[in-house]
Amino acid sequence: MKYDFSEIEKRQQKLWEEQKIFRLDDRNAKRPYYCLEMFPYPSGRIHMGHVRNYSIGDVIARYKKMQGFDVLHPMGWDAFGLPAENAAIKHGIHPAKWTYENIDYMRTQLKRMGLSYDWTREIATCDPKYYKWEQLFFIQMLEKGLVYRKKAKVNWCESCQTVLANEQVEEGLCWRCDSEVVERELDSWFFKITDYAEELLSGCEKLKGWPEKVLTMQRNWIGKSVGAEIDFKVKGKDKVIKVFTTRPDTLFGVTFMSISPEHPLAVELSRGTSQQEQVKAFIEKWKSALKSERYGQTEKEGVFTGSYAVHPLTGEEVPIFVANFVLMEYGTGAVMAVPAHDQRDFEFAKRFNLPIRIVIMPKDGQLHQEDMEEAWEGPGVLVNSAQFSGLDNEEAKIRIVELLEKEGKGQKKITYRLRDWGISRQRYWGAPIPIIHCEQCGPVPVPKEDLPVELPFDVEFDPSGRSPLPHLEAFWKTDCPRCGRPARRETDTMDTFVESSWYFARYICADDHTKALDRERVDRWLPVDQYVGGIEHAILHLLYSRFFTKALRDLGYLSADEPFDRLLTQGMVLKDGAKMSKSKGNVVDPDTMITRYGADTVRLFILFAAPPERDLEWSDRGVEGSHRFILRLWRLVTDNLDQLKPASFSGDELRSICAEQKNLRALRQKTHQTIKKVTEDIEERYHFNTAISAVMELVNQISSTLKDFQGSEEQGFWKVIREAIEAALLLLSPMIPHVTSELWQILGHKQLIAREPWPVSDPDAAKKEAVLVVIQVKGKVRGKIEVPVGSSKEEVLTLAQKEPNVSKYLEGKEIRKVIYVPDRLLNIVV
RNA sequence: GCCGAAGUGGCGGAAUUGGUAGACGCGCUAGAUUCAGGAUCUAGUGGGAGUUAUUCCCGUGGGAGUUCGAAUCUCCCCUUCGGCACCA
Repeated sequence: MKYDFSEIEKRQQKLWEEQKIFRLDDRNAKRPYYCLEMFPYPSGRIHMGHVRNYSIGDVIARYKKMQGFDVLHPMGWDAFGLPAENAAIKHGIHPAKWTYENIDYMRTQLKRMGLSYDWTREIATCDPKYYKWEQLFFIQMLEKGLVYRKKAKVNWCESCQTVLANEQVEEGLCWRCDSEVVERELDSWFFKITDYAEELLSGCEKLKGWPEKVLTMQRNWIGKSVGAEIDFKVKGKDKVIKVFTTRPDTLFGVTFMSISPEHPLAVELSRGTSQQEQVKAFIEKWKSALKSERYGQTEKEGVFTGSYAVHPLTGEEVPIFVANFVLMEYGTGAVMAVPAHDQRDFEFAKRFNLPIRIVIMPKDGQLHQEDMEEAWEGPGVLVNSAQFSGLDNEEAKIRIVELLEKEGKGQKKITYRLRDWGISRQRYWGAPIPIIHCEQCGPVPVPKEDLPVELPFDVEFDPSGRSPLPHLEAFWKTDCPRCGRPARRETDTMDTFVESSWYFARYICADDHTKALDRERVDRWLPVDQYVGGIEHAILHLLYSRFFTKALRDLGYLSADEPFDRLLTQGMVLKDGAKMSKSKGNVVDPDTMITRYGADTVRLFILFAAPPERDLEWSDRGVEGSHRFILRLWRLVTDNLDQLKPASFSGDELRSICAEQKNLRALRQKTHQTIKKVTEDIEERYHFNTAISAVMELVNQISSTLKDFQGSEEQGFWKVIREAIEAALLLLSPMIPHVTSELWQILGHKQLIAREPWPVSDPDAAKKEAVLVVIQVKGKVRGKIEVPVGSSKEEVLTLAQKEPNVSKYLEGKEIRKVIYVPDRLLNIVV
């Protein structure tokens, strides 16, 4: 019988569809398990990264189903975004047409892979039936104070003609097109993610099933700093400059102050002083520098403002500088400078010849102002700090802030690096922001009964990339819902990350178009038990989804605190050591591979070549190896079908057969050891590569046993073989579902293999009778002897001493110590 | 600079708790078989030495240490990758 994978895969997929085996009745689920992979952007074709992502998720989903869980395993499309619009401009295709055609094509591709999705739950985020709810959330979040509008400096990408979130700017460049990001003042809508900064941070502790790497990245991104805000008066002016510091213990070491070139007082402080022109010039120069040029520039530059700040405790006057390294976005845009204990201040002080005053003395060793080469940022005891001298610096932090609070000159303060999430995008292909701007009433939310605000279809695309919406009167011209006067509809659309921040909840009740989320249904399934996706979303998507889940919880839509209980971040698929990309010309097309070898082979290779979290090197030879293995499996069944078919078995039968025949006992032992090993590898570690190699070993042993018993017609023998083969098929069925399903039928089973329960290892059958114990002398291997399981130290030692190669090393020496690891190793120390 | 991960044959990788390093697969070598096949089967395959069926030495990026015993634990160093990057 020929292994015609193309026919087999088509036939099996048709069977699964006809029998609706992956359709889930979520309301009647007794053991819910939600397995989810990150949904794709419908770019046109799936790539190997998708194949890997969805193969991994499919193994988990199918495995859990066989374990008896009711598995929710949906798929959909992250369908808004720039490429659709670019295609429209370039090829004159409407973004909607482009997107839906891509979806149709990619759906076919995914179906060819034989993935166990419940396709009835499919969603596309560009569907008004989807984004309608998102617009509703926006309005409700606005009512709750979680959405606000402000004129803000935004990151603007000229090439993409849109605003980017902080998270989408990488080293001053656009994350998508790598072109220079410039600053612009724009009225924009923001989600108040900072309201959840503390919960997003502390929640990391509870995410036990997330990779530590991702949690670290999230923590760094949130960037919590505990410290104090301290008020410095400006000498001779009725002004106060607030600074933020994490080191209030160094307050007595302040010898100057630095403020950002963007600080509102920067120009004012120099007004009327001799420094006025210099300050102006400095700020101009700084502003004209490109954002990417500012990155990596560590040279400290600055200019004296001509003004002085008054130290809140000593009354000392210290000069105020405008300095290039002070960020306006963080803290207050002004810092108290303590050159002795902050490296940046130290460098600045050296450059401008400013005094360095030591106020923290390290426990061992002395610091001397004259010969310091770098700042001392470590702990120590306070010196030169009035009544606080002699205190440990951690203690001093508390005491000094207490005093400042008492005198009304400062207070404890916690600062986060996390910024609010700007979501306004000046693009067409996104969900419209449901707002109407009225000259009288200001921005007014679209009445809920008028939702969705649908994206108009008939638009002209501007080759520059500018959104057509502001020029489309039919879209923007409207009346104010509050006062009825003529008004203008908001023409910005939402960041596409908004759609992907809650899609996992929508799948659960995708059939219900009367409400956004059915709380009862959603609560049964969230959080997602297992989420699988690429590491590139470690910050953006995952942080936004966590925020959205908390916001939706607080709006009463659901109860979960976190969206994803366990997270598996798969590595990249590489070719020749580099990520596959068109420009490098090292792309391997999944379709080509599936046509050539079948979906099972491609799935098997990609699961076998590396553990999921590691990068995977694509190898054409490796694919052939995987194909050969499936062929071997195929022949193992089909070449022996006459004997295998009638060889139905029961556990009791097998036990009595194996009691008499040692070789068969060994095979059955291997069968049950393999079941145990594969179950553990999948359940505990998701190490499919070792799970597959374990089944390969089993298959190898089946083959060699067959050879040993060549031509045997004995019934008992074939029963043991059949048990082993069936175990191999069941264990492999989540990974190579088509061929195992076909072989299962060929063996005469009426029920589809996907409906079979996962095999259970019989501990008695798996138990070894004898083990190979390694004999070491002084830690060096000198022999191996076979002993019955559970042999005592003495028994093994007696046998070991009889081994010629062991006794050779013991001769004339005194045994000092014998270490015995039961059933593994005996080490004789002489 | 800081944080994190990793470094094992010609290659992908295994060794789950400190206990036979190199499972499984690729590749390679030799032989068999068929040459229509991306074939199949058998044996071998870390390096070195040897009295070549049973042996010894070396070997998990480098160096030290703990231990009867270290790829695994500790310290120092090197390399690669990823993240953050003047965060006060």
